[in-house]
Amino acid sequence: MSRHIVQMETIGQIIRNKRESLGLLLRQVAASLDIDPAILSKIERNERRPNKELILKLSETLDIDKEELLAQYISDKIAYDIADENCADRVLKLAEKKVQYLKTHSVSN
Amino acid sequence: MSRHIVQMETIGQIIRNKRESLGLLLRQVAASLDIDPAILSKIERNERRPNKELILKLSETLDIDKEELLAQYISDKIAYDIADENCADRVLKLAEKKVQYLKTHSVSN
DNA sequence: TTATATTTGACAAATAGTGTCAAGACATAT
DNA sequence: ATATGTCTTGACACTATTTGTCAAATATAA
Repeated sequence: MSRHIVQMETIGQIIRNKRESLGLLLRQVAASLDIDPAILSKIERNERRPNKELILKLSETLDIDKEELLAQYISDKIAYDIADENCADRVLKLAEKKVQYLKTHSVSN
Repeated sequence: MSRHIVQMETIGQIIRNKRESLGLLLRQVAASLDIDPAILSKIERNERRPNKELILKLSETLDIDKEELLAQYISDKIAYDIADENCADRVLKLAEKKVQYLKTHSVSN
């Protein structure tokens, strides 16, 4: 079984690449997001994790597909949670089942 | 495609079932875990989430398979993270890739 | 140099997690 | 009824983590 991992683009890289391709400065994007440029700088270098609200704003400001960026964001968090576990596969299988369960048994309160 | 979801046992239920099947009181188990019985009560009713250290202690005290309980614990956290997302499947696929990536590119600092 | 952009670190503020405790609820026995 | 034992509930404090602010340091370009 051959494994092809070319490169794993981090969420910070995705954001920085898009910002630079649009020719925008940190302070310009930061102003649009209503945050300090220092925070955005750290996010782009993966020194700080963006929260969900920021992800949504970023997808709008930088015209990145919202679902794409959200998926990156959440999977990042998950990978971080289970990175040091030796039962990651099992955990993900279980999580899948639980998500299915929560979907079909969605509580509406 | 038929789907069979009998019942999804929560981590709290697992713990309470095991404790009761052993005929132990909250205060007995709590003493062994070195926590207040109130905390254990809340954990068993899924009102409070146990941390990893407690999971390990619980698996010993109640003789529950450590890997099993850990997997339940982490998958709970993950399911909670992505429960309200409509791209849960995509996220889990991505997370799987990232975990693989982190495993094969483990940083040692 | 000067000007602009980014990075870095120290710190404060806000939020979330955790532990402690006592009163309330509930069942059972006397 | 009271007494006893177990469990539950909520208020509160303490700690840790996350998030935000700011200014100094660094880098880059003209």
